[in-house]
Amino acid sequence: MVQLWRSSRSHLRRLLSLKGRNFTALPSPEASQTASLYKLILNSSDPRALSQTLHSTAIEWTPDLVNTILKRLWNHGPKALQFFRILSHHPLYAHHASSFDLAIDITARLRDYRTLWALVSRMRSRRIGPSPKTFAIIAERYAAAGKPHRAFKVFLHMREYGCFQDLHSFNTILDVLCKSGRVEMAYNLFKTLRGRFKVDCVSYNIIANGWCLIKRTPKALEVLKEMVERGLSPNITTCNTMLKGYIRAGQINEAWDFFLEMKKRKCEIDVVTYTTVIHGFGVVGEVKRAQKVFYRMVEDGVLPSVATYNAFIQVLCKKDNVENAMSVFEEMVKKGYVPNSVTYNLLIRGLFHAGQMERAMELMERMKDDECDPNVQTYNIAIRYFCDAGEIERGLDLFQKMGSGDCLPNLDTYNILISGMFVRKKSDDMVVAGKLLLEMVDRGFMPRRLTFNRILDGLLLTGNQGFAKEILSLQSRCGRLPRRLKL
DNA sequence: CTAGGGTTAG
Repeated sequence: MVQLWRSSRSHLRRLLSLKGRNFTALPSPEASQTASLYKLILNSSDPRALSQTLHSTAIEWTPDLVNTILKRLWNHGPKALQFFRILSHHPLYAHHASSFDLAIDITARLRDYRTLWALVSRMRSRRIGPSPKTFAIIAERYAAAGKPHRAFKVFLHMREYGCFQDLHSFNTILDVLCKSGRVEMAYNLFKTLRGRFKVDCVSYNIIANGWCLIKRTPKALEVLKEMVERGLSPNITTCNTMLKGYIRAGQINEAWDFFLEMKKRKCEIDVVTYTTVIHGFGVVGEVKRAQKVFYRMVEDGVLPSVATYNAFIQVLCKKDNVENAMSVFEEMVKKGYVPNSVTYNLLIRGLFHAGQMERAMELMERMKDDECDPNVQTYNIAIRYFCDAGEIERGLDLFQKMGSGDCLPNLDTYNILISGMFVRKKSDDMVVAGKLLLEMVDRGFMPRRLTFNRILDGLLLTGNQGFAKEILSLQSRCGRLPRRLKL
C-alpha cells in the first residue's frame, strides 16, 4: 500500500516536473512525514505525551529520519537532545552511530560536557563507537570553546576508547588546533611528534595554513622550506594555501607574483587557484584584474565552478555594481550551472545593499524554484537590512516565518533582531527584545553580556521594571555556566 | 570530519 502510493507519487512528480521547475519541490511522502514529525517535536510542550507518540509503532524510525530531524533541530539544541533521549528509550529502535555523533555535537555546542561523555560511554557500551570522527567532532568543539588543551587530551585518550592514533587522526587534531588559532601549540606538537607519525605533505600544509590564517606568511614559508629539505614535495594545495595566505595578509603584490610564478613553472593550476585570485584581487578593489582572470581561465583550459562564479559575483556586488553581478548570474544559469544558496545570498545581499528591497525579496522567492530554499543566512541578511531601514515589522514578519517553517533562527538571527529592537526608541520594542532574549536562552544560545545590559537598560528606561527583574535573574542563572575561556 | 576556493557589517 505504502509502496503503491510512493510509486504513483513519484510518477506524478516526474510528470509535474516536465511542466516546470516549480513542481520539483513537491514534497515526497517521506518528506512530508519528516516535516510533520519535526513540527510535532518542536511544538510539543508535554514530554510524556511526546514520548508516547514517538514510541508508537506507526512510525518507522530509520537513522536517516532521525538524523534529518536532529539536523533540523540544530538551532534548538535542548529540543534536539530531548528528541534523541526519548528515542533512546524506544522499545524497538536503537540509535545509529551517526545519530550519536550528531547528538554529541549538539551537547558540545551547549557546553554540556557531562552529557557529552555520557553519550560517548553509551556508544562504547553498545559497541558502535566512538569512531575517529566522533573524536574529531569533540576536539573541534573543545578548541572552538577556547579549550585547546582539552582538545589535545581527547586525542591522547582516543586509544582508551579503542581508536588508534594514526597519521589521519594526528592531522585532524593539528588542523583543529590551527583553525581555532592555536598554531603555536599545533606547531610544537607537530615538531615533537612528527617522527612518530611520519608526517606527510598534508601535515605540512595544515601547519602552513595555520600560520597563514594568522597572517604570518613568513612562518608558513619557513615550514614549507623545512618540508622540502626533508624530501617532501609541495603540491597544488600547498601553493593555493600560500596564495591565499598572501592575500589574507594584504601582501597583494607577493600574491600576484606568486600566481605568475605558479603559471610560469607550469604547475597544474586548478580552479581553486583561479577562484582564490579572482576573489582575492576583487575584494581589495582590483576588479579589472579579477575580471581579466575570470575570462582568461577558460582560455587556459580551466572551467569555472559555482564557487568561482560566487567569488566573481561577490566582487561585482561589493566593488562594482549589482546589475553586473546579476548579468553574470544570468550568464551562469544560461550555461547550465546550478546556483547554490551561496550564490543567492550574495546577490540578495547585493540587492538589499543597493536599496532594492523588493527585488531582493523576489530573488528570495526564486530560490525555492531552484530546490534551494532560503536558509538561515538568507533570512539573517533580509532581517538585518529591514531593521537597518527601520522596517522593523517586516523583519519581525520574516522572523515569524522562520519559526513556523523548517529554518530555525540561530544565534546571529537573535543578535540581529535584538539590535533591531533598538532602532525605534519604542517601549514595546524593548519588551520584544526581552522576549527574544528569553527565547534564545531557552534554545541553548548564550547572549553576550552586552546584549543583557542593553536590554536591561532599555527596559528600565521605559518603565518595565518587572520584566527587567526577570531578565536580571535569567542573567545570573546563565552566569553559573562556565563559558569564559580559561587556559 | 587528513589539507586549499564562494555567504558575516564600514
